Amino acid sequence: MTAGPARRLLLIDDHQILIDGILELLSKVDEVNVTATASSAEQALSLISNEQFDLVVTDIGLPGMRGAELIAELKKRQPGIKVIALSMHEEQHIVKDALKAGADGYVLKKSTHHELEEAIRKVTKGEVFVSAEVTKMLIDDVKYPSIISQLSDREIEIIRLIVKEYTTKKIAEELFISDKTVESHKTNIFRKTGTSTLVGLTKFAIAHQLVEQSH
Amino acid sequence: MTAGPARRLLLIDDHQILIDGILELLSKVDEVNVTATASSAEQALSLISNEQFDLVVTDIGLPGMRGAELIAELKKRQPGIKVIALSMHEEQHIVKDALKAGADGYVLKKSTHHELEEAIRKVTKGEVFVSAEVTKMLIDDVKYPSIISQLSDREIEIIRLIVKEYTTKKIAEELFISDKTVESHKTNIFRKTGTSTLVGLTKFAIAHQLVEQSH
DNA sequence: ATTCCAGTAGGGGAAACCCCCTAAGTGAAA
DNA sequence: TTTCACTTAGGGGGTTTCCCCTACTGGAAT
Repeated sequence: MTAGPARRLLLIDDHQILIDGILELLSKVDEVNVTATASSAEQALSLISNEQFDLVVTDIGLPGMRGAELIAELKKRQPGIKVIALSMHEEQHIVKDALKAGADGYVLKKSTHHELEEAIRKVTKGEVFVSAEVTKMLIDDVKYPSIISQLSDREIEIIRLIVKEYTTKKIAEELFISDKTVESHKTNIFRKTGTSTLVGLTKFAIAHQLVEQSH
Repeated sequence: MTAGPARRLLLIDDHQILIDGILELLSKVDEVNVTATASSAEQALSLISNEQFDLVVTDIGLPGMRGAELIAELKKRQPGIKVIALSMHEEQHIVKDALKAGADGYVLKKSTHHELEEAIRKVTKGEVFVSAEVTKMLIDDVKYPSIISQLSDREIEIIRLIVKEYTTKKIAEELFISDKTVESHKTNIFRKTGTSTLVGLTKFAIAHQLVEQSH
């Protein structure tokens, strides 16, 4: 227990019970001192604008703001700050978005608290830490590139319009291109995604988070 | 603190960090004694087949088995057992499914641990407990019946086939009815759901959990 | 008894979808 | 420099969706 200076930690999660539990667990870790908690992105950003923190442990499934967005915003407001994402999601796109946004660690909620504590120790020392399952997923991602990465920007743009219930004609008008071009794109999209109907494509888009879940 | 006999509690959640935290919190509550934890439905059912418990606190968002199914199975294997659902979901259909399956309590993860403790106290005394937000939602449900309850069984059956990418003709064959009948149903479905395209209907069905999320 | 609704069925037609095929220009990558 | 992916565009055509309309049956509820 080489106690350095206690680190000011901000804990963000919309599940109060989880906050309650983690507070209890981290109270026994002397590397850190949880000085604040927040249950929403807004609250967190407001706190960080008025106070200095060394480390943030944040959920990335908060309602209202995408996790990556929150991380980027936290880093922007306090450039030196370390951020650990604490997430139930181990889907490629979510993890990748978080890391792209600048997360220094990614811990799954299904991990034990020991893993969270290890992440905190490593990240405060300037290292990065991700859960073993996440590492495996990242390797898989290299080995088996996701279908989405094969879609061009234009194709994704068109998928989004399709899922917004635009007809082919409307999409053509929106993008100032020919109906026939849109149809070409749709053909290519169907081929790449392994779908053949708009219903199937809609399910694909939702499953792969190409669109925001309405619900 | 009128300590009755300590109750044997089984805690089920696939997020180990949450289990770690709640264990810590509940260790201070003398009404209960957490004697086991499980991180999956299978593990929980296996435990409950070999051991007696008085109370179960369970997540209802476990992978593999629907929450309502798990609750029903727990009650079936130990009819007198009390079950508290601990969930992040406050959507009508999820709460209603849990209560229908026999849950004695429904606590949101965004509640504080005090609320969970209150639920445990009430439920062990034979009362029921649901979080305030859930109560409000249940009242709303009475005041504003959900769109889904306006759909007939046949209509829901057809929606499921549509989302499985069946064409009108295929649906007619599957159900041994005329294409025109299926079209009539579709017209009524569009009207009731406020949609007008298969894409919109697919989104509706996924958002309202009429179909299993593929992903 | 009568009203209401679910479920059934149909005619007809415009629009959209989905498929086959080809092809040209651009720009990046091998 | 040649290849490849992306984007653009077209001809032509069969299938499906989506819309209008009506209408019967049978059961459940008032």
